[in-house]
Order: sequence, then C-alpha cells, then structure tokens
Amino acid sequence: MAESTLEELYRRPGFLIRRAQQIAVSLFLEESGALGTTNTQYGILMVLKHRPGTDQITLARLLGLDRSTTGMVLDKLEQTGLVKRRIATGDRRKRELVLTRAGARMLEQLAGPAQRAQSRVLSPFTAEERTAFLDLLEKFVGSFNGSTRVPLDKKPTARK
Amino acid sequence: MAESTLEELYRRPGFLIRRAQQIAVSLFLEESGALGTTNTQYGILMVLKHRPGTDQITLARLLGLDRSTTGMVLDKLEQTGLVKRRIATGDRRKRELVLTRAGARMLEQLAGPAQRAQSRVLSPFTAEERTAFLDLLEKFVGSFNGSTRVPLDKKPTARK
DNA sequence: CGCAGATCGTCAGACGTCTGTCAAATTGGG
DNA sequence: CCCAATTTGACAGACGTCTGACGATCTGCG
Repeated sequence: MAESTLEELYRRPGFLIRRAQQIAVSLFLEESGALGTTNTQYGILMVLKHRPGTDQITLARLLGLDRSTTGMVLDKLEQTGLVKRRIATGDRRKRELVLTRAGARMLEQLAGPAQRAQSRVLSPFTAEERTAFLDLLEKFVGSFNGSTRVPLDKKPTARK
Repeated sequence: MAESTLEELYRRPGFLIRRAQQIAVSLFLEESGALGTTNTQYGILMVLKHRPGTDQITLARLLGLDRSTTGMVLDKLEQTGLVKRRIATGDRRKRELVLTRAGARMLEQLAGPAQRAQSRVLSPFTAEERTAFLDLLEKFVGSFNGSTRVPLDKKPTARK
C-alpha cells in the first residue's frame, strides 16, 4: 500500500533532528517554567558567567548565533535586568556584556531546572546509549563548525 | 583554570541538538537554494502528496506542528501557488488541502536537493554510525511523541 | 430538537533565527 | 597622517514556532 510512503519522511535525519530540537526546548521550558528564561537566554547567561565583559560578536560566535539574534535576545535580557551592556573602553563599537546581580541569581535558580531538563532529555536512553548519542551529536556538529551559515568558534580568545 | 567551564555547555544535549538542527536546516537551504522552498514547506508538500485532501489539524499532527504555524506556512504555500485550500464538503470548518500542479512539480524538483542535503548531513558518519545515529534519534523522538507541547501522531487515520 | 461542549481555523502576541544594509568606529597600508 | 577596508552593532524584512483567545461550525446528550 502506497498509503504510508511518508514513512520516508519520518526517517529523514532532518525531520528527526527538528523533532528532537522541539522536544528539548519543550522540556527545558517545562522545567524552567515560572522563571521565564528561555533556552537561548540561558545559553547567553552561561557564557557571560564564564566570560564576563565579552562583546556581542564574540558571544555570538561562542554560541553559534548570528549578530541579530544575539542582539535581540540581549535586548530582552537587558530589559529584564539580567544583563548590563556597556560601551567598551578602548573600542567604542563594542558592548561589554556582564551579568547583573539579578542575572547571576537567575543562573543559580536555573541550575536545578536545567539539570532536570537534561535528565529528562536523556531519560529514554540507557547509559551506553547516552554517551553514544552525545558522541555522535558531538561528531556531527563538530564536523560542521566552520562551515554552514553560522559557524561556531569555541576559542575566540585565540584572536589574531 | 575555571576559564573554560563552559565546555559543560557545549556537551549539553540541548546545545548539541540546537546546533544539529541549525546545521540540518542550513544544508537543506544550501541545496534547495534557488527553489525558494524551506524545510517546513517541504515537509508539508510531502505529506500532501501522500495524503491529498488532508485538513490542517491532521496535517499539523502528522508533522508535529501547531495549528498556527501550519496555517501560516500554508498561507505562504497558497500565495506561491503550490497548495490549494478548499472548504471541506460535509464539514465547513475544515480546509481540504491539495497540491497544485505547480506544487507537485516543485516537489519533483526538490527531490534532488533534498537527497543531496540528506547525504551531506550524514557525510561525517560511517555506515554503522549512520544507522546508530538515526536509531537513537528515532528512539528519542519516539519516546516523546504524545508528551511534550506539540505531540506527533503518525496514524491520524485511526480516528475514533 | 436544542443547547453545551468539542473541534477547526484565524488572529494577536511573543520569541528565536537568518539575511542584508547601514552608520559609527577602528585599523592598516601607503 | 589619511583614506580604504574591516569590524561592531542596529535596524528592517522574512520565516518558523508556540500560546491564548475567539468566531464559526459540528456533535452528542438530554
């Protein structure tokens, strides 16, 4: 029966990856819920915790986002009072980004939800499958960093 | 050196999955390029090819999208002349969706690019890794169909 | 038969994401 | 030292995605 040839669609990596992303976001939102901070915002807060004073472009490269997205999300974070933007001394084009006290507190409050979300994401897998899954994902994204529209640069410190 | 504790971030499944999705979309767009049809639109066209006359809600459930997204993408598809929307006979709330001739042609033209995109997605893997990757993804999304915000329903035919 | 409750689709609102363009600022080569 | 090229961030435009609300319609139960 040609009735279900769209099984092809369901086995496509693109389809599966889209669903996976949808699920991961969903789980994070379910756990972080009332705190009102999204996945992406959480990523930015994380980076800013470890690299205070980073500028927007570097931040974007660290997360694999483009400048516009990064700027827009930072707008929201600034409005919510979690992040402070300051014109960089020495290069007035740049904005030095730092967590506010509220931002640091939010990050602490998010630690639990983020951890639970991660556990739920991995919950369908056995221990071996977990590492296999992560290893394969790492190999996948790793082999495309640099190519693709929005490359990721884990070592922006190593600047020319 | 606490300097790079954000390696934690890079190993998080949520982060890896987001990057993977970003890459997959990017590759599809690179290949389909000039045809001007996106990932999501391609999914809708695929379903409509195999299930002509489907209504929007059923289509949404088949793809794991919500009603609004589905409706909006269908707006574009209708504007571009790839899909036709018709009030269903027997239930005037529903819209029967069918590919236009141009829609069917577009689907044919997309076959090559979609195939190439899929090959490129899987290119970093060995044959064994490919099936492992797809199996793990399938297990992952499969175990969350039904839960999460936007469930997926592969068998909407089996209605009450 | 008639109305309460479910269902379908649209709309408004919010967020994320990318591309392209532009002004301001910086840098480098002559 | 000066101007061209580059870099940073903002803005406009386009698409996808979800939630919540609402009108139109249908269905089932009394």
